Amino acid sequence: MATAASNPYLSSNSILSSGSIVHSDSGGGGMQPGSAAVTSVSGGYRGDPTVKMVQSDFMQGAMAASNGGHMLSHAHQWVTSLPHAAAAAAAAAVAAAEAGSHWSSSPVGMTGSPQQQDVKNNSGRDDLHTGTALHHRPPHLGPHQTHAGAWGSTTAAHLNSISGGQQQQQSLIYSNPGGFTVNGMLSQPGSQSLVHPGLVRGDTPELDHGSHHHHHHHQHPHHQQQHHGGVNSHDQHSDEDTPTSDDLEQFAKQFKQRRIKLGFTQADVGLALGTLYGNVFSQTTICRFEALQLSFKNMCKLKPLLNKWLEEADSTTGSPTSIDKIAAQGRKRKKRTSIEVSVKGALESHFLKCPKPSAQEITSLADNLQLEKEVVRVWFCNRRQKEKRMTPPGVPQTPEDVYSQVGNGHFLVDYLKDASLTGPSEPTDQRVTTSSFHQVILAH
DNA sequence: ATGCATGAGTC
DNA sequence: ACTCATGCATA
Repeated sequence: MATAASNPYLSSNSILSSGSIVHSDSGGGGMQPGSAAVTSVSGGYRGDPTVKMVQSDFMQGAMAASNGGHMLSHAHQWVTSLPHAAAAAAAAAVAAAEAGSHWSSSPVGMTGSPQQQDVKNNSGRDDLHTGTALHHRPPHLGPHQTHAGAWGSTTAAHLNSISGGQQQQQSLIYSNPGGFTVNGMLSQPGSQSLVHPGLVRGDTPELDHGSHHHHHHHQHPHHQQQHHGGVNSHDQHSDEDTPTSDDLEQFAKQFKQRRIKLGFTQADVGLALGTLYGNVFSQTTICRFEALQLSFKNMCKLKPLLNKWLEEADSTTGSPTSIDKIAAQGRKRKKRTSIEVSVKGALESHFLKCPKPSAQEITSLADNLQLEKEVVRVWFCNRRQKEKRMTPPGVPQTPEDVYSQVGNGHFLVDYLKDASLTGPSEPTDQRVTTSSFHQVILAH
């Protein structure tokens, strides 16, 4: 851990203008006025017993510890905790049907390789961490909190109309098999019924089982897979194939509505999924699902799970919920860095010009902005990912307005792709299923 | 609701 | 080194 060795910034004097906003930094006691970004301490825990220091990751590039002479707050910014084994490994790989992800299909994105990795699944990593306790939340019914979601409520309706208005309502929701109820949550206090902890089905694509939702229009977005010869061997299973963007939009909307009606929070759902299937999800993920801020593929993967939860949830309305999650564990996580607004602006500018900067570029950029190279690299990765989500940042502007499906014109800037290496570009996917609206916001 | 971060899997 | 799925920590 002696990270102090090389650091880009803190280079002696000159610190640029002040770090204005940065705040936070919980533990620090004082942030150093010199860096453009601040990191906030606080340890997180994550699962992973092994003691492999993850730091190596960061070290490799040029991580700079930061404050040069004072504060050592960052002597080692990762809180190390003890590794505990947590148990329960659920691999859960619900392989969603393979769907090419294309939603927003970023125009530029693929510089020459449309390669979208296949769906094979999801990492078989077992997560289970953070359960932290919460539970015992009496289902208070009654809609509370109506946030101003991008899609609040009206939006979808409009979208439907243009995208082909069709049935929306519960059709795609579940179909209750009528079997027994395996409450994932809602287990009565005391007895937690975890589904088989060991249930590690490598995949089990069809979680939906015999649903008979009739979703008529089905045009699965072609997946332009690529490499691997004979890939899809198990793509369409039963009737549950890949939903359309509209299906997802509607499902998400309804899901949220039901969830709220039932009085559950996003966190509750995430936790419940854990007891139901062995896969725990965070509030973040549920939130993103509802807001359609996940990739198409990811949305497809999660839909069956949430659908199932929904069945469970409303079949058991009224029961007490209490779930216990397995222990949390300790791990080390880098402190979150807050990037100054001005710096963010600079990064945005660069992103517009070149979404995929080379390592070299990243390095120099980092140097100029006085950020760690890693931070810059990660920023670009996240920025790119953001670009690929289903819902673009700009909320539906005027509801009653044009949604004119811009064909597929995501008028996201079509800057000159990247210059780096890219030969003749290939068909950068392209495909927007009907209702995807886009709006560029970032430009700036 | 989101920004920055971690890691497994790819290429 | 990048993409993707996820999530802690925050605002």
